[in-house]
Amino acid sequence: MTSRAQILEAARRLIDRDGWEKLSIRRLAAELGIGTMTLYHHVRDKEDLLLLLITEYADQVPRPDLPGDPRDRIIATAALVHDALAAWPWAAEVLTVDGFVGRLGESVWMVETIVAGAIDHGCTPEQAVHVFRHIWYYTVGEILVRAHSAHQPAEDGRPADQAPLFSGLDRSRMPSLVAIGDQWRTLSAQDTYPQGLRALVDGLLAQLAPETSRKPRSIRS
Amino acid sequence: MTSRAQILEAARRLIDRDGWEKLSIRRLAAELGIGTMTLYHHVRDKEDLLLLLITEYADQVPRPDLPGDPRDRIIATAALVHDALAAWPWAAEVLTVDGFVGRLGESVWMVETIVAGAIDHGCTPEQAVHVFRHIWYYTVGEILVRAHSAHQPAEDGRPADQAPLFSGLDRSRMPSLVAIGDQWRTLSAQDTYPQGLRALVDGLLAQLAPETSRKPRSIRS
DNA sequence: CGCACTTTTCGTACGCGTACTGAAAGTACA
DNA sequence: TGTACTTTCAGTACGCGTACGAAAAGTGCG
Repeated sequence: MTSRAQILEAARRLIDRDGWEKLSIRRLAAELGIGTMTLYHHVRDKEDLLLLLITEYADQVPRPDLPGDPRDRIIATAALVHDALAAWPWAAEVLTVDGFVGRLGESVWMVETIVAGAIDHGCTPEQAVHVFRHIWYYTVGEILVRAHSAHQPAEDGRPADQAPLFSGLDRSRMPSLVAIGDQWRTLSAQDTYPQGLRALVDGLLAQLAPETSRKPRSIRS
Repeated sequence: MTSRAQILEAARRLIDRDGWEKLSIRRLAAELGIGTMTLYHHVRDKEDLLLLLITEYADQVPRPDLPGDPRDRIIATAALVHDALAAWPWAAEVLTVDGFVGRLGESVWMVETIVAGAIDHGCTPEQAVHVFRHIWYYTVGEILVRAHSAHQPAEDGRPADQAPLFSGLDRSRMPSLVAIGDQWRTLSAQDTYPQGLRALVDGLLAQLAPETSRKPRSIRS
């Protein structure tokens, strides 16, 4: 009787030993000493397996004391989850698996905190979910793009076909922007997530609850 | 002598005939009447192949007349590209391929227009790329999350393990938000991209060029 | 107990992407 | 012409995820 917990434990063991790229259903089954297809009775998919692993991880994100101001609390929460995902080397790979995206909502705490923060700020519950969803859009995209940028090779030489980002830019038409690719790479090296996140949240709250969000920040529902 | 163009043409033919899920290197080689591995001389990867296909598509997005106001132009451009990607049934699949994310920058026109718009609005070139990048984050995330939501099954019955979004929510702790999953699904059915995009752009521009962005919209560099 | 039914296990097989190897064809120069 | 080198092609093989179906083990009931 192989349990889900044992499977996850074995998976973590395999990953720690050989790296996550080598994690495969077949190897995992071998590690557990069971037949390959037996695994499919405890786990629907390989995707499902990864989902379980990352959900477990996301639920372990520490929950420090958060700022009292609702808006700051929202931002701090999202930033915390973002940082956890960005630090998790498999996150981007798993996020890109179709069917997973959007499910990190199961990391209950993040949903709770962000939605509650938006309500505290004066949003209706519907608007609060709306806010959460947009934050989630932005977070997913940022992590994926960041992960991609991190995997880009060193950009030395190597012509034509496999050229990196923005190689297709028609430089003659945009002479003032020839450095755009470099700027992109510079940004890749920086942690710009918090700024964009704050811009997004500010913009959303201004749309949804203009009167409240205009005031300095003394209100605190 | 099999050329890149012939390969892409054959790929499109295959996709039109059998659907894109059935596109494989082996089948494509067969369609072309060449050996499987020969394909790898014209295309680095399967990923590379998909990249070529979608870049081709993205470059065909029509370029209508855009609003004169820089901010509106930025938003209209991003929305146009977003809609094109959202309408392209393979887009989400391809976007999730690690290594592609971030490369749609090769759809030159979008980059040009957004960056130029931000500069028109008063940003420095560096800030303009910054703006573009954040828009791109948001767009990628939105498309992926949307694509996932679209693939979700009908939500009828089916307990415990494979339950859909937010099933993990601890409802006893958040009794006022039991409907959060439904709200999420409601949002999935709506096109909320433009609102979030506008919120993001407004927020970013307010951060970067506060004095300009505060004024109604008469300036037009 | 026997018997029916469900759950759990696993062997086999398919198609996949692609690493590796080496043959074939094209090209340049003596 | 022959010879050396480069480009293009293909066969074979590996490990992968997983569909399918058969076997085995567990369970309830007469």
